[in-house]
Amino acid sequence: MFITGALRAPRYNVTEASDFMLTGWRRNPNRFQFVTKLEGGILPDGTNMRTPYGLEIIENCLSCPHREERLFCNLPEQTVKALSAITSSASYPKGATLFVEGQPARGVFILCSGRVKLSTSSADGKTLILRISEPGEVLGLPATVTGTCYELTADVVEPAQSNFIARNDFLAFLKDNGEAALRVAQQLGETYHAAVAEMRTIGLSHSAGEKLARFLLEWAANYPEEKGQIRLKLTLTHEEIAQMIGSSRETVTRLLADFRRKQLLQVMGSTLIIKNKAALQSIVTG
Amino acid sequence: MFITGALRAPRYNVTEASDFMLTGWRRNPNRFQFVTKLEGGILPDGTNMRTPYGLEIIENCLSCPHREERLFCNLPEQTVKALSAITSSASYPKGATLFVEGQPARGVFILCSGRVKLSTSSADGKTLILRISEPGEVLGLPATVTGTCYELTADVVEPAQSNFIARNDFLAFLKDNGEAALRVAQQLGETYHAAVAEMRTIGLSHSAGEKLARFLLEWAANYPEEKGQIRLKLTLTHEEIAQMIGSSRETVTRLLADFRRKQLLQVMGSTLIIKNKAALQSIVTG
DNA sequence: AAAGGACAGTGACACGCATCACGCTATAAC
DNA sequence: GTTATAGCGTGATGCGTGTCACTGTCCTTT
Repeated sequence: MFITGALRAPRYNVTEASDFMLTGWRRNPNRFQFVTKLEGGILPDGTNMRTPYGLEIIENCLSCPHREERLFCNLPEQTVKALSAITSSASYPKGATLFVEGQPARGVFILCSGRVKLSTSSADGKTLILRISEPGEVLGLPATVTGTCYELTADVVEPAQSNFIARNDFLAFLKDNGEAALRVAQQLGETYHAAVAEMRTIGLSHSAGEKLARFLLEWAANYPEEKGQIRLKLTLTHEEIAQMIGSSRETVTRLLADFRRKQLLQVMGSTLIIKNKAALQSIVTG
Repeated sequence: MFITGALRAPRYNVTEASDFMLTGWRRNPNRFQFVTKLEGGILPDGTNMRTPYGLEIIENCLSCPHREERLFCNLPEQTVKALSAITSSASYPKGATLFVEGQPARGVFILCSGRVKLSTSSADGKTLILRISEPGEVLGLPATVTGTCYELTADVVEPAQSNFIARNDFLAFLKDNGEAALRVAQQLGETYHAAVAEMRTIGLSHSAGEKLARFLLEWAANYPEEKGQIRLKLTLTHEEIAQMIGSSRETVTRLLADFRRKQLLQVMGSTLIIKNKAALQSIVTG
């Protein structure tokens, strides 16, 4: 679908103005227009969203129910307090854009809830999805730390709540908190790890079937296995799956049908059951 | 060439023994054999190399002529001294392996001179090169920081000198030196950036020609442009280029010949001249 | 109720390029 | 000298899959 890519501001359309840190280009609806003050992210209709929306609202990091499970949130109380002082929270509906590829990094977004799609796209509208981010992750970290442009575009795919920290505040905070800096490094390491994993699925496969199998197995790695079967949620369209494995929508449709026919898996709406993990694995090893 | 992949220990061949931090598998010459104490890296003939070899020898980080230009080396004198206390230096000839994909991370390698190839490979021997590392870079950083396994294999392609720092020492050092921790984060950010760039060349291209053009342009970005021409050194075999862009050796040969025929570039041994950058760019934008 | 859009399913086709199979030239090994 | 080995150059072939084109099904909008 050509739309996805065309709607996104390509890298070279971003201006280099010096006071650009809080501004950016977006398309609305047929032409690019300039938008200022979008540090809180922009909604599909172009307005600036700051009021709660969606589901679970987290009022305070200190009392956040997920604080302990999350790499960057599980820090000493004092550190979290220092962090709170420089964060601003906001909620985003499905379709909102946190930041756009090629835009100078203004800061990081700590994802409290919801899910965000990270992608990059080429001039002709082809899109490559690198990753679907889960709560607890810090988005825009590499670009913010190195002081370059965001290398990816972040779109909300499930209503999300997120804390924003401006670049300068964030860097100053890191300098004072060695512990947090280490966590940042860990986050970056994991992000890199995930990127390499995707490179493998895309770059080392001989066929689209192999790519899809690799993708499904990696996705399934986050779900428990019970008697050879894995039940997993896959709220992605065939188009999006195609964009993750560098293939086409039709091929994904055909391959999934093929896998179903061969009893490798079973689809029920957005839940998917892997019935023969071994067979999938034998596809990737060849 | 099948050899490259077959000679490398695949991920699943690495044991999970608890005292494995300083050991690993390697193949010599036709079967895998167990090697202990390879913290200094292993040579092609299987011996443990620690004596100087190759060219430029850097005796001391403090007096290193490159200290200032390099992200991780350009630190306050005191910090560099602290770093020196926990590093051990070693030199490696072409063909040496610093670490192998799937091996639990034992520490980081700070590359002082030489060049190192970072790659991953699949079970059937197909290889994907992610990056050729330049002096000043820190290798094995993501895995060391997150405490996981090296996700790539590091092979010396140009005689190299490198400082090794064991994981525990390194982490302790980072905790005490917030400045250095930030540098580490920056390094990671840049590495990630490079990975995303390669993902783009591999994942967003429609044809092999587009991939090759993308690759050449990105490689050329490090060289100066003079009146439309860019002179660059490309000490990679066609095979290796193919492994970088996820293509086959023959295709690279054919495409390069094609580009030459179309006057886009000119090859003289290992130096390559881009004669028509615009045309190359028009290939990638379509 | 009608219209529109997003998404999945399927057939037909063409073409790119991976693969196999050679030959050819260098440099290294002995 | 001869023999190996690494790398490049090219032809022939066939499979995979991207692309186009169309249908059918939901679901939302008005």
